[in-house]
Amino acid sequence: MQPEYERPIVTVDIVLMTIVEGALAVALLERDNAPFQGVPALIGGYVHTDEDEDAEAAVRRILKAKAGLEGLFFEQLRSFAGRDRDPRGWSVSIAYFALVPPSLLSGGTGKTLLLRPASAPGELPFDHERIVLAARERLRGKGAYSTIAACLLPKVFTMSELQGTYETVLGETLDQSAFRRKMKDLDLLEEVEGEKRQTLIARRPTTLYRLKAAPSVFDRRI
Amino acid sequence: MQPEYERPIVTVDIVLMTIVEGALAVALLERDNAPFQGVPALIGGYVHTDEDEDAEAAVRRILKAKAGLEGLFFEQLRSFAGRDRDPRGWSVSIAYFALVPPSLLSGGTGKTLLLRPASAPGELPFDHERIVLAARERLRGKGAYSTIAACLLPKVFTMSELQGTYETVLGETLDQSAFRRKMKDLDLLEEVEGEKRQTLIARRPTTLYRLKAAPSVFDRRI
DNA sequence: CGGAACAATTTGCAAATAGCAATTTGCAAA
DNA sequence: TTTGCAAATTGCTATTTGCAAATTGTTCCG
Repeated sequence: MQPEYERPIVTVDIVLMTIVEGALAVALLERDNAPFQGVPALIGGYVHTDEDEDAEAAVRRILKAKAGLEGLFFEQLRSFAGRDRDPRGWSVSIAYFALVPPSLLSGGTGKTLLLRPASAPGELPFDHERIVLAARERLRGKGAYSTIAACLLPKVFTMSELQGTYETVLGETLDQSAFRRKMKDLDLLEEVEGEKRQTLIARRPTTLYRLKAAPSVFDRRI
Repeated sequence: MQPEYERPIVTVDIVLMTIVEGALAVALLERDNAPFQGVPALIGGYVHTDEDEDAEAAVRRILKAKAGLEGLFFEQLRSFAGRDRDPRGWSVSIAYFALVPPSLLSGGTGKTLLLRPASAPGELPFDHERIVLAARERLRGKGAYSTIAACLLPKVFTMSELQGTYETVLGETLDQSAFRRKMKDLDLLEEVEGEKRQTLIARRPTTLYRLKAAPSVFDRRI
């Protein structure tokens, strides 16, 4: 028989990212409780073993309850676990990162999320700065090989918007013709008929696109 | 004040992989305790909050104690967390994958590890089959963009051995000249002078290489 | 009604890569 | 010497990128 060890605290923390003024931003929330009560931190909370079927369920519950958001793209980042990351004791944070289009945040549904530049979120409690860093690296690394960047846009978007999103995710500018060629070759997008974007000034009308399928990875670089 | 929720069980599980007869193999160990006592399962165990500084420390302790192995390459895979994966209750498994060269296993240091084909490890307890699957995908995905494949070889190896390892990791054959060119371009290897490999039959002597640095990622495909 | 403005899209190559196949090289057994 | 064999290199073609210049589709202006 195993001796019993003290069970760690288990929380879920979400690096919710969006784009603000052409740059990645993280959403923070002031903490309701001690420790660090009132301090902006990642959106997160205890796993509720009685109501959460699994960690993803906890993420959905927390995003809904604390940020008023549903249906977002999210995926597990990794876990951060150790004795010293939380003053309450040995703890595990199962970290997720989630993406939300700015348009969804501007709608009044959300709570008062603080948006901070992802590259400089300020001083954060626990090891949240490290978690944000890991999320940025993940997004950057995955950006070039998947369509997750599109999760930062509304369902329908223009090719330029998509390219711009990839550029802010990757942190580098991309060649326009190469980008379009590749997108065409990969055959991940489909044109959306009908509704054209209203333009203030006269210019050639944009064709609108949407992802053919849920976010997916491919093996050549964008 | 938060209500207290029952704390989940937290374990660490390690998908220890090696190469056997040109194919990836997972190392399993018969479980010492209930549940599933005596059944082969991933190498793992409870996090010991009193002695483990963090999850990596638990991994090192467990690899040492249960498999007699030290100094291996390992990295976190992801966590598997939920109510139904373990009959003891809501649980979190922080899963790691580790690589070991076959040469280290043949040495008598290790305990009696069962080596099963990674692609068909047989029926495993808990959600260990899923964890193995995730590890295979991770290794495969990362194989083409990093030098981790070299962790399945001794410190010094030939170009052919390295290519062979990449091939079993990636599950595809690679062009020899392209492989060597790329390896040369990436400048990750350095030649090892002196000791040439003994050959049974006469053939051109191989130059031996070793990694210049710890396993690292690069951004173009092998 | 013929520009003018301007982003959206295409085209056209040159440069860099990747994929294949054939050739050359070094060593020791026969 | 000759021969066998894998190591290592070359050559060449087919793709993929990277850049820059050229078209297009619209509406506003004069």
